[in-house]
Amino acid sequence: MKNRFKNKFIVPDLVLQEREGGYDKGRDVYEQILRAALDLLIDQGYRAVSMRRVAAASGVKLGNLTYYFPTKEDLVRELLNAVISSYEIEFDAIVHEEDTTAIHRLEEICVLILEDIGTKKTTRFFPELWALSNHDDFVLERIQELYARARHPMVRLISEINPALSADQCETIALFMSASMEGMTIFAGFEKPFADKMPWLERLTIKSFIDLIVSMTPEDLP
Amino acid sequence: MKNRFKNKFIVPDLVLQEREGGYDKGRDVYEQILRAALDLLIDQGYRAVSMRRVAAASGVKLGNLTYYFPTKEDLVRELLNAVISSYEIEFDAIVHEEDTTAIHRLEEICVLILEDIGTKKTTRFFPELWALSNHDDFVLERIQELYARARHPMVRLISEINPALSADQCETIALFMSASMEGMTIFAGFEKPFADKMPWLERLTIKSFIDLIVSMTPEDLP
DNA sequence: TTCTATATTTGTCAAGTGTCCTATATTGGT
DNA sequence: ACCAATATAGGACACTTGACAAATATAGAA
Repeated sequence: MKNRFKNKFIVPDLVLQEREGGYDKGRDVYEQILRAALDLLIDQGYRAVSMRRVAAASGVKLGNLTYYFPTKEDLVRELLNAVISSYEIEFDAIVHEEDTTAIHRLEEICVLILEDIGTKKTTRFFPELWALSNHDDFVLERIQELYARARHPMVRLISEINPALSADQCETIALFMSASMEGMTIFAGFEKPFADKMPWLERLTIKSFIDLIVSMTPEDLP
Repeated sequence: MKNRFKNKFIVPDLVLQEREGGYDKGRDVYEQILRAALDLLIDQGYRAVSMRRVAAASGVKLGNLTYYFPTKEDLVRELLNAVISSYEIEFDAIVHEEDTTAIHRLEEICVLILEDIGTKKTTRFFPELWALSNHDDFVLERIQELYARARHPMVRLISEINPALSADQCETIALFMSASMEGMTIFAGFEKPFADKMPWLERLTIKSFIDLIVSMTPEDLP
């Protein structure tokens, strides 16, 4: 419970990979640009992310923006990478907690994910990604890589809770869990019509997941 | 099982509301335009839906397109309405089947939804809607109206399976089920990385849903 | 200070966008 | 065949978009 809030404050919205050369000011402007682009994406959607708007929102001239990001594709790719990386760091941090029972830890992970779904950033950012991933293979692969890393700790805990299950079976269950939770973005995400029902959806989710894992027999899945 | 395929062939992609006046040819062109716009949306995403592209794809001159749809907003609204209506008709058809047990009918509904998620049209169209709904209240209300009608038959069956549950509890469970299934679009939808795992996700889904409904006690939810 | 790598500005380009307007053609009932 | 309602075509407008180029300014190590 404490860890949830700890992560919330530690993990930044953007994680930028270190650049090769360049001055300090250059790196600041670089980050400023990505932050402005993210705000634009969250507040007004992908349609609003144009080179000129990003330039204006970040207080940078258009010509200077194209110096850091020669093409819009560069800008978008770096932005998605930076944002997705922040989630990956969040999930990787979960793996290194070994204090309680497997069931309790799995519950914590689900709570963490579902609480995050209620966030403005997550509610707005991911549907945009899902739409983009339908026509952009880079986005598709990058987002699936994120989900794969999110499932990783789940798979381990599922196997620990029900050791009779094979690795493939655990993977399928984790996939099912991840998909189930992501779907709630549209209904109970930030400012969505059922946002107030999220606490009960969390209880339903956890109860249903735990019941599924413990009652699952190797014959139910290949 | 037979009904699933029956619906697949009967329900058209577009359901247009009847117009007031106009010649026959006008109605044909009207439908042609919406169909071209839908194809564009599905194959290339919302960014590709411009007035000129729709005009070209439907073999209509730009000036004529603005005769039928004076503004792009008109075109998009009519398109979404026409597509969403087709899904509503599909779900309403389910309500009028009273041949087997409640559990079996609920299973059939879930199979129908999950099979539909594997469709190219659904996999491509809905993420686009979800993204749009974040910044367009019309889209948000229209899509939530669709989901409400999709939950309707579920709520009745849930209540029939477990009569101890209150109406609100049944609503929450149906919401949970709908969200869970929608989430699988991103993972196991058309040409998605886990599309081949959909059959097992269906089995997991159904088992988990039925177990949840029958094992749920009124104390688990308010 | 000097000087090179880095950063910033200003301007321009062709292409695409939504919307509007006017003239012309076609439909289908009388 | 007539003719009003409907449909189609073509062009224009103001605006945005991504990309590029050349000139200038700044940083920071030597």
